[in-house]
Amino acid sequence: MKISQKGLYALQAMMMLARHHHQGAIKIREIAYEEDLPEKFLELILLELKNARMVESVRGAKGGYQLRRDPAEIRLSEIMRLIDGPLAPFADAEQLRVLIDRDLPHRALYQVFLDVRDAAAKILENTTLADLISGTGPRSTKGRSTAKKKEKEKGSVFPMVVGGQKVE
Amino acid sequence: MKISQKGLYALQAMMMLARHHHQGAIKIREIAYEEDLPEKFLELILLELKNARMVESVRGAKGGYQLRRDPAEIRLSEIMRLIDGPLAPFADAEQLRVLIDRDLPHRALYQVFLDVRDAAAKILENTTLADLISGTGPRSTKGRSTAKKKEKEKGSVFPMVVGGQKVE
DNA sequence: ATAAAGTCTATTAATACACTGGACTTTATG
DNA sequence: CATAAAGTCCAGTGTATTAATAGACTTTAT
Repeated sequence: MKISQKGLYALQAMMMLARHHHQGAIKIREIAYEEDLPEKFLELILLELKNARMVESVRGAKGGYQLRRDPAEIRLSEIMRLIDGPLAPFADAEQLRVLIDRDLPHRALYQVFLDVRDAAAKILENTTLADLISGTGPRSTKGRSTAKKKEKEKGSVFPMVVGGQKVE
Repeated sequence: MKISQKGLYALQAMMMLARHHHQGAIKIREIAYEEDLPEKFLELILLELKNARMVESVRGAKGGYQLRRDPAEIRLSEIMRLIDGPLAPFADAEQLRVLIDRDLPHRALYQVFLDVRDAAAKILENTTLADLISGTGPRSTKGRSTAKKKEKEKGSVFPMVVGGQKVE
């Protein structure tokens, strides 16, 4: 799994809409301006989000976009899967078949990839737009089963190390 | 982080060399044949692995490649970072600066990305070539601090679900 | 001397990515 | 009803990356 520019834009747009939830339809232009995204590209992204029924649009003058669900019900995994496809770290599932039909070592490698995917998925499924806008980071997942609805629990991950953080 | 075809080839090649550790130099052609990899492409990959001092080559007739270190000392993270770059799930660290210089919600998103990277890194750092060829999967990491050297502990992750496994 | 091997540089075909343009449709408002 | 403001839809375009391939060169065993 690798987040594309497009995927990042989608997340930013959804965050913006979450911040303006229940304020009526927001114009593409406003989203683009506030998040500093290319307007025409954003248009395509919003169309995809609409087709996936995560947002809805109002056409004509005074039109725009708004969330169809509460920010606490929209998980980052959902947005990322839509725009960037499977969360798995391997490009092509076809190529992976080659691995799993081989010997134990190859299947062990395959299993590692699955573990990585599961680890990423766990985080992204447990983080909603509401978690982001409340600034509390992902919901703590310790000692709890898979959270399903509207839990709050701010496990304050902050203050964050943000300065010269290395990306490795 | 997304593993490329090239990265997968590199892992396969290294697994093959691990399996034939202490059997002298293995010809590119043999690796390519046994793992079913394009020979000329594999050649470039092995050069990179050599420059990174993970393998060494013997030139001339009877030449070939072999590991420079014990399979138990070679972590998957090392190979993957070499070939596919940082394990982080975001494309361009430049773009990320945009996020961290913004407000709390944007930094929260950034932190989620970091968490995903850390989760992936943890798995890939804790799995060595020896783990793969012994067919035991990644080393269990529960209740232990960051493993440094030659730990064995086979936490038998198998039997694996391998058949029609969905990649999501 | 020869053949078998790795080394190095260059090129390429295909694809994906990140947009951009323009015509069309829908709707609020005066 | 006219107009302007907005979303919709389709198509194209430049750039970069990926996954290779080709071929000349060097090194070494026999």
